[in-house]
Amino acid sequence: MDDETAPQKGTVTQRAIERIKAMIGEGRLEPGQRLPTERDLAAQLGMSRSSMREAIRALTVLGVLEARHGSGIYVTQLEAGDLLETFGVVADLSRGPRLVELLEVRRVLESTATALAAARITADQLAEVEKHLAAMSATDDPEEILAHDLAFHREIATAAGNETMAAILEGLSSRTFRARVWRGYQEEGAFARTRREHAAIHRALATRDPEAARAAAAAHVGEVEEWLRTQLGP
Amino acid sequence: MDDETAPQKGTVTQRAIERIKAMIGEGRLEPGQRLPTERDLAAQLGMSRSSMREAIRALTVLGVLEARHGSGIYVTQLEAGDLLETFGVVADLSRGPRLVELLEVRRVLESTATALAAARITADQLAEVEKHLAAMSATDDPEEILAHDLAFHREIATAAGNETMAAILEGLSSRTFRARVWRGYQEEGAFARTRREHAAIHRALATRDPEAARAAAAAHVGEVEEWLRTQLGP
DNA sequence: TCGGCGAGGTGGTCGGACCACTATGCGTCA
DNA sequence: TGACGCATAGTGGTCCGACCACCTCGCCGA
Repeated sequence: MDDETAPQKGTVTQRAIERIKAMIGEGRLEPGQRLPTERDLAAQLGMSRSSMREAIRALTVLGVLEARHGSGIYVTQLEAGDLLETFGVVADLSRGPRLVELLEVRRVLESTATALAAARITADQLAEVEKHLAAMSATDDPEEILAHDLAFHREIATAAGNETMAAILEGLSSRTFRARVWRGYQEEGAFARTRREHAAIHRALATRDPEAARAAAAAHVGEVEEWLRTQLGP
Repeated sequence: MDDETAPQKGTVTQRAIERIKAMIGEGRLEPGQRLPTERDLAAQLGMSRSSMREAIRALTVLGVLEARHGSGIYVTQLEAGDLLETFGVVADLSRGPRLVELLEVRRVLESTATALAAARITADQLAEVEKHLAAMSATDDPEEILAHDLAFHREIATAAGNETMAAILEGLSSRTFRARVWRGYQEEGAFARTRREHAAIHRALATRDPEAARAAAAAHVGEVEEWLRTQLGP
């Protein structure tokens, strides 16, 4: 029969998710725009409010929609940060060999981003990088060091001018991920080495040397990567 | 008061999501393991089944959980493919400048993956690559060409030995994404050029030349990237 | 004119009911 | 004795109706 009015593909909720995604993809829903109410949406697609709520919740965690209590449901700006926030979940839940793979991806992207940053970074951004570099050496509080370490790399990724790449790197360096690696890494006394590597990255940025920046960033991440690799295999 | 029995952070559903994620992160829930029923879970966390269902649905679309009708809820294998499936959503919903950024990310990762593949690819895998290369030139059906194009790159990404990287590339090359770019790209008559680029990639793989492979892959993606860039700017 | 307050509308939560599907075990049949 | 098939209990999927917490906006009064 091929009754197009009732595709009947999978669950009702899944269908709702696809429909809303399609509406956005086709441009019928613009970023920032407000959607009809849950009750109306459910009625339009011929389903219960419960099922529609599950669909909305799903798209909310994906960073596509945003629900404001008492106000309505809105399409996010669909920027890299919104959509790639879920990338952090991957890092949080990965273990063993997958962590090494993630670090390998990060090494590739981080070295490229750092190289791009060397060519494009502004004086203000460079000053910001220096600030975090100094702050990292000025304290012994691991919590604070980690915060400045993350900010150091985030500033560089931003300076590279590719928001999407920066968002992915942000996810790959999520708090839990870094903290977990740090805990064991510091015990090996490889603390001074990290400081030296950061200094090398900064030097390359200051001299606007993309190749040196790429090498320094790759070595920095690769250092952790290699250590983690030895911790797993015999 | 700081009553630790009622954190009251955000919505009930959001709390449930965090709790379940934490259980998996702490290893209290192993991959493949079956969870209690929705009704039991809701009772354990002191909430209604509706709210718990929304949390489960959210974790399902993230690729963390898998619900089997009539059987139960299970933790996925938490492999790269499971978790990074949502990456395709980003590509599907991105427009304008963000598409260029995504292609830039893909260029970086694809060139690295291709270089790695040149060093690690097996005879069987190389034969598979050749099969798709030949099939691509043997037909005029755009649909079929696209399918073999995707398979061509997927085979190479797999041969690189980094499942995580392969999964990300899979998401970046999702059907909709490629189809959208193709539509306009083909009109420019840049069809033979694509075939030549694919042949160059294959040649580099066959001769186990990582540097040539990296260059060929970067040029291949960069080609589309450049074209897309001109379509946007003035 | 401006401020505050109230009503209506919105998402958030809850409980219960029923349906669709799966899995298991028991009984039956060859 | 064995395997097959069916009944059944248990699971996720859907729907409904109600109520709550919160936001918005317009009305009313100072």
